[in-house]
This record gives sequence, structure tokens and C-alpha cells, in this order.
Amino acid sequence: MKNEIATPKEKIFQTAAHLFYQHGYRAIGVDTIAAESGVGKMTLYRHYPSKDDLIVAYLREWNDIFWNNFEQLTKDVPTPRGKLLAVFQFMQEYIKTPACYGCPFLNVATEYPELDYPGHQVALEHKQSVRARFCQLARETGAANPEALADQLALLLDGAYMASRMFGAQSPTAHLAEAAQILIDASIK
Amino acid sequence: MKNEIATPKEKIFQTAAHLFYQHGYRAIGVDTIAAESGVGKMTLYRHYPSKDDLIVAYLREWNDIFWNNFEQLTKDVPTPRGKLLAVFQFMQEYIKTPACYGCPFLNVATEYPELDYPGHQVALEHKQSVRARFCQLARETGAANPEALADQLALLLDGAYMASRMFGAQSPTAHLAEAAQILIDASIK
DNA sequence: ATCATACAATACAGACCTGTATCGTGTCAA
DNA sequence: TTGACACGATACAGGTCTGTATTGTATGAT
Repeated sequence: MKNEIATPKEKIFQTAAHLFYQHGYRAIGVDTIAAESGVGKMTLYRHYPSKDDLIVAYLREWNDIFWNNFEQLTKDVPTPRGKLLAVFQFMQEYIKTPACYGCPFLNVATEYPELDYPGHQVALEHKQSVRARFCQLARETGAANPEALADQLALLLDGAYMASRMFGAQSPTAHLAEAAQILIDASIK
Repeated sequence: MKNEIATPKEKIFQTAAHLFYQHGYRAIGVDTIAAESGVGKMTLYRHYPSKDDLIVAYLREWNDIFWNNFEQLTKDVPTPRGKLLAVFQFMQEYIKTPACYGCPFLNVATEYPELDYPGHQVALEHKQSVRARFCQLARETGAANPEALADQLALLLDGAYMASRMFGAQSPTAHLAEAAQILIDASIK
């Protein structure tokens, strides 16, 4: 660790991350981010040449956190089936958390539907990598059609994220992990 | 039918519906809607006192279309299980259509996350009514836990909508109906 | 014929947006 | 001590947003 106090860049990033996630990308302006993080506007533009760069940086960081969390959750589970279930059990808990505001990648794809928007591109890569990881685990589990199972699990995951955005903390996702288990076991046959 | 030509109000509505659905609510301004539909701006504000009113009107209209379509799809299917499957089979096809830009209700909830925003309220009511209808059909099918099945099917549905918004026409939802069938049959037991 | 009304077009007010320019201050290294 | 530099604060440019005001025209009812 280099320092105990947060650098301006770190303060900008943390503030932006929080505001983007909670309120959306279009609803939050750079003035708000600068003011809320207590730094000058020019300092923000020195570290991030444009708002889109800041959005992309946030999405890349969330992607890293996602995969760190994913490996952390699954590394002590012996079977691939158990790994998949562990992910969905975690998600079922996380969705209920007041800190959950849906999925940053689904959110950015909704707010910027053009496929070539930089943030949308990062989101696409993320979702494709999730599908690939699901597919790998499905294959290891012995699924008859690993791609089909991976797609189905991805549908469940994204549906759960959106339930959180739609309903808030009272989202009806108490049976998410159960649904994942049913689909997995039906695929093994 | 009163008239063959579209009234200004109808032109405004159709244009707004198309633009909101494709590009998002925040991305489209009232100037664009007025210009694109070939009416004056004041005419728009005479029929819809604010942009939010226009958004709400659009969402209510889509809700009506959704339920008309729902009943149309299911009215000739004898069993409740068949009705549920018919809905998901239709959705699987619709998602692939270039005319699909996700779910207007999920989109508005993402762009306006505050639960008390008027458009978000309409979206909440819609999603709750979908869940209620799924639950009714699940009960008629003889599901052990109708609420659980309804929630799981709703997760699939919303996940499929978001796959469309994320991936466009190449969304990986070829196994949506199959997933619904597996969850339904597992629930009947 | 007259008068109310719906309409298109346009200008405008006030707010907000992204991104730049400017100025003064503090810090750290040579 | 001096000079480079990161920083905060603030003003600004140019654009876009929602919503209102204004003006002229056309239509349709009385």
C-alpha cells in the first residue's frame, strides 16, 4: 500500500461508481461527480479525458470485481455443479441487499442501446465471458447441451438483476437458486 | 373508425412510441418527437402536458397491447401449462425480431430508478400483473408452489428481454421456451 | 359572415449538459 | 530557494433539454 489517504483519482472513481450505479449514467453529470467527491472539475478531466472514459473505467473495474468474487465464491467448491449453485446462491442474497441496483452492464446497455457505444461494448464482452464461464462449468458438470444450459442460466441471472432494479430490495427472487438447480439437474439428466 | 388519416395526437404518440422504445426515454427529447412526427411543439404539449405524461401514456398503451397479445396467444390453448408454454414460445420468436428493443417497462425502470417516478410506477404494476397471471396459470397447472414458479418464469422472461437489449437480434435466447418448460414440469412433479 | 379553436412555426426562458480556460495555492524535488 | 506540477475553484463556451409565449393560418360551427 502506497498511501492511506485516497488520491483525487480514487475519490473521483469511487464517487462516480456509486452515483452511476444508483442513479444511472445519463442522470449523473460530471459536475455532480466532481462536487460530490470534493475535487475540481479539471482534476476529473485530467484523469479521465471524457465522461465516456470514466464510464468505461467503471465498467472494467466492476468486471474485475465480478470475476474476483466469482473465483472467491467457487474456489473451495469441489464440483462444477456446486460452483454454479454457489454463484446463484450468492446472487439470491446479493439481490436482496439495499446496495444492489441491478447490473451495471445491463444498465449501460439500456441507457446506450447502440451496440458500438464504448460502454455497451464492455458490457457485451462481460456478458459473453459470463456465458463462456457458465458453458465451461456446464460442460464439466456433464450437461447434455452445455451451451443451452449456459444460456438458460444467463437468462436467470439477468432476470434477477432486473428484478432488483425494478422492485428494489423487495424483489421477488427468493427462488432464483432453486430455478438454477432445476435447470442444471434437468440438463444432466 | 372515425377517420382514415392519423390525427396529430396519434402521430405524436406513434412517433414517440417508436423513438422511446428504440433509443430510450432520456435520449429522446420532445423537440425530436415533434419534428419527427411533423407537428408543432405546442400541439404536443396540448395533448400531453409533459414529457412524463407522454411516457406514461406510452407505457399504458404497451400494457394494453401486451395483454391483448397474451390473451390472443393463449385463448385457443386448452391447458394452463400449454398457455404458459405458448407465451414463452412466442417470446422466443419475438426476441429475435429486429423490432424488439427489450422491454419498455424494464427500460423505464432502469432509466428512472426512483420507485416513485410515474413511469416506474406503471412498470411496477405491469410486472406485478404478469407475475399474478403466471401465478394463476401455475396454480391451475397444479404447481406445488405456484408463487415460486411464477417468480422463476418472470426471471426468465425479463432475462430474455434484456438479452435482446444487450445483444440485439443475435441474442442467445434459443432455449428460452425449453427452460420455461423444464421449470414448469419440475414444479408439477 | 363571424368567431372559436386546432394547428404549425418559431422564438424564447431558464436550467442543465460536456468540455475548456483561467487563476491562485500548496507541495515536493532539485 | 526556486521552479514544475497537481490541485481546487470558478467562469465560460456552445449545445441540448423541458416547457411557455407569440404569431399567423386554416378549418369548422353557428
